[in-house]
Amino acid sequence: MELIQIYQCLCDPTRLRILHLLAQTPLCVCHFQEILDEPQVKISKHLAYLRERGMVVAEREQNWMIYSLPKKRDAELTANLKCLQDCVQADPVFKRDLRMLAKVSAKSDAPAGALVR
Amino acid sequence: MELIQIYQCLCDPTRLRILHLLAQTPLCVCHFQEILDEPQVKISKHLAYLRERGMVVAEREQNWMIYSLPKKRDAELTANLKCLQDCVQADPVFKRDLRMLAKVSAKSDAPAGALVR
DNA sequence: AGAGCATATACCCGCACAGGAATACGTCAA
DNA sequence: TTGACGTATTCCTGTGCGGGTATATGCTCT
Repeated sequence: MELIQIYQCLCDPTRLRILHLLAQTPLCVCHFQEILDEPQVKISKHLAYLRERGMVVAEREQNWMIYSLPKKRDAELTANLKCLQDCVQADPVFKRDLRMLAKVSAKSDAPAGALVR
Repeated sequence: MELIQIYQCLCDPTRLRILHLLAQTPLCVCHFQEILDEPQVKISKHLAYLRERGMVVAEREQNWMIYSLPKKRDAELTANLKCLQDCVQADPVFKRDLRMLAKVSAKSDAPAGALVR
């Protein structure tokens, strides 16, 4: 019953914010640090948690690790990510994250693989 | 951020099965015991967990406690319950639960408030 | 080789929760 | 009132996770 794993990934606020951002674009760890305003350890550990459960994939690009949603997603993951997007529309925290993403994206001192639009 | 609470409720297999069943019909604790084949304590504690977080409501009918989904559900809960239903269609455990529900329902030694169709 | 950057891991603590055993509570019937 | 039944709660144990500090790893440039 791997649906459980999906819900386990979704039941932490930081991970929710991470997944919400990844639904927009691939990002590297330092982007998350800046957008979420959380310490590096915290981000990194939540990403490891998500990676171990196949919710995100990571790819190294020089110094940076680019995280993204897996290209091949099974139905459960797809459905739940969509549901998350729907639920989150009005929430100030998530809206703020999107604004911060735009700001970071504008600076564009990013590795080539991240922040693709 | 109460979305989190929803996901926290969904991240246990027993609770998933309970909610899936309640999406069909109100049920009392002894029904869950029989359908899920789990001890009374376990069922009761998971129901308490769900109740504290507003995912289910309980109503006493003589000796029995009838559990059901709240009539008034906010958008997040509705969306996620629907998503759960979709994700669960093919899963053998959940399909088996539905068959057991039908069986229990057929016996119909149930309190009037539960097993309404 | 060394420094500097980006990221990951190890170790620690505290807490919440899953699960079981035993017991308490609420309701009804005799 | 007593007993039976359905359900809830208390107490206990083990485990997993969130968070922080410190340190390790990997890559790049000099």
